[in-house]
Amino acid sequence: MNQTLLSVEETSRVLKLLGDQTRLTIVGLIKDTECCVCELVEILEMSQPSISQHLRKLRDAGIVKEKRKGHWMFYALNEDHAAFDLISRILEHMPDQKEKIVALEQSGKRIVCE
Amino acid sequence: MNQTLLSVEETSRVLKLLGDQTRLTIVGLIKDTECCVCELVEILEMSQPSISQHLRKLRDAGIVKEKRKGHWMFYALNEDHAAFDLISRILEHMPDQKEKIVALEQSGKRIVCE
DNA sequence: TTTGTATATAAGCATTGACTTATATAAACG
DNA sequence: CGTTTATATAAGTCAATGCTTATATACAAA
Repeated sequence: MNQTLLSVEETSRVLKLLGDQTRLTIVGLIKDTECCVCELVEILEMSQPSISQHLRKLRDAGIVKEKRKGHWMFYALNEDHAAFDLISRILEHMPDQKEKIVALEQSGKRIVCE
Repeated sequence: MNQTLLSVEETSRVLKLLGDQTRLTIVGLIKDTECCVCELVEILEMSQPSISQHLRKLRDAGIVKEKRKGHWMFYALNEDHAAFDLISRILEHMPDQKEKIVALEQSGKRIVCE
């Protein structure tokens, strides 16, 4: 991991975005496996507009990137973002969200494309 | 540095507090040198009540600790806080705030006790 | 004990933020 | 095409936030 220095302003902007449980969980979920909106709706048990609005904030900040696959819009962490390393380190201090993905797969609700 | 795992909720609470430019700067300032309120007021060029209110939030969360020395109330990072390691790592990604302390010393406004 | 200095707290106000419901867009498929 | 499915956006509401001004507290020094 390389140590990118961010300004205080940039850092606080990123932390403010991650300082929300829903967004922080989303970022933890898509850390190493992209998810589409309906999967996040399912896992987080929140309304679709609410999830979409959180994703929009993350996307506007460049923290996540989106990719359409047919019906679905998949979101992933943007590894090119200046704060990617910071974000990765923050996630290291949190429990892995992987189990939630596994549970989704087991319930047969995981969206698989290609 | 030891890797303390925090819950998503705890993490987001800490990030929300640090997701404010004023508080993030304060935390960066007192990282390795405690400061009193009037020094922070001077450096951050903000009103005293405003600074006190930010400090209160940080203190209520246990992120900073306070110590009275005569007239002055000094604040320092609380190294016993569960998120101390996380906070330290976040600060590693930011420019050091040390210069601002040096500038304060040079302007003769640094408070020295004992 | 009065006065001054440092800090905390309270109250008020404007802004932001996260949800809701309703509607628009966009792709797939009959 | 029209319909269904997935997602985005818009508008409204309510709570939370960060400032301001005013005031209270706490200590020190005269």
